[in-house]
Amino acid sequence: MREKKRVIFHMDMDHFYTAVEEREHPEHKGKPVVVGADPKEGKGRGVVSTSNYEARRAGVRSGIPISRAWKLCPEAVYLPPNFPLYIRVSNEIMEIARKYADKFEQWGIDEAFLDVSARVKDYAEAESLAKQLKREVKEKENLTCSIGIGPNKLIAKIASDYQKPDGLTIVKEDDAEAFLAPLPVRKLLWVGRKTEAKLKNRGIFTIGDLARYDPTVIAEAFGVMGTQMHLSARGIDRSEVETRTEVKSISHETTFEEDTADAEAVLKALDSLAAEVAKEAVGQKLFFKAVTVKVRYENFETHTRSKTLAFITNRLQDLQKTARDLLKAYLKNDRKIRLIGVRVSNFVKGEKQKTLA
DNA sequence: TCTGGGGTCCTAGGACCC
DNA sequence: TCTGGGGTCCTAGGACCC
Repeated sequence: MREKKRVIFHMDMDHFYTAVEEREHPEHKGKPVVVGADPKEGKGRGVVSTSNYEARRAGVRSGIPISRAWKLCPEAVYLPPNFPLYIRVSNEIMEIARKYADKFEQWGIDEAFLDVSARVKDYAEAESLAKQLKREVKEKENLTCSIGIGPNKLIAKIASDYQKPDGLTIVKEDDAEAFLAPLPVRKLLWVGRKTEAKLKNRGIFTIGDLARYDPTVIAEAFGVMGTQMHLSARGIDRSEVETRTEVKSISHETTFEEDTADAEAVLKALDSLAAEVAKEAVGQKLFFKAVTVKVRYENFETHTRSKTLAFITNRLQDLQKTARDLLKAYLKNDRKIRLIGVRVSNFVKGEKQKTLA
């Protein structure tokens, strides 16, 4: 039995945060723009969230330390992230894109997968549908996006990244393996820095190298992930475009301006993180059972401790007390702390609190 | 280079139950 | 006395995504 061939879009907004900032502040257009941590004349902590293409030309890319960005491009416009704005714009864009698909899956704040199989009869129709979507986003939001079209999510995602900004790349099923083969293995979804390094050790650099490698050896070395990885390298991905359902956890974390061993200050920060988390849980009518606290020491060593409560709750007092108890173990030594975080999970949705026996 | 903050999913050992 | 097998839940850590 043959399934109908699928046609999947991956839409990716171009340098989303800085693009939105340029739209709202046209005076920045044409200059390098960086959204991220406060650079503090090169002494700031934190990283670059997004940089526009002018800044990228100077070497300023997402994820690099903001202090390094400052050295590379001191003349850039540095802006703090305005998440409420980005979320509002994102919601509008997703609303537009959703109409084009039978199945829709938002991926992060500025990307989405669309299953348009039932709406197009061939790739030519798919291309004009994608152009229409790009045009509507440009007209209504004055923002550009790049779209990849392929027989599955994996190919579509890699295709959208192939030509940027304002790109449109089509990779048909028969061309998929040849399209992927020369690309670095890191382009595959789920192959990050660590996996890339392990693959390099085996002499695997490109997706083609991986596709030719003995799948049983890969499966043995990487487990379930390895099996999926080898299929990916051959352009095979059966995962469905599916609507993300309920949220599984809510968390907040913060990095101190300076590392500190001051227990009072750390507990105060913990309380206010807990307050933000509880407020969101209440806002979403979610009751949680598990609480996790995260600590990162000055040497970047990171630990988590969690506790599953005997009851469900979304009361601030319960969260603060549990978080404080969990954090205590980390305050006994005098080590300087860089970051703390609070997370709640194991949700039960409901209108009123239920106590489990 | 000196490394944010929001998430999801997987693994592995141990407790505990039948 | 020394010993199953299956299942679920909890905890901690880690990889990866944007």
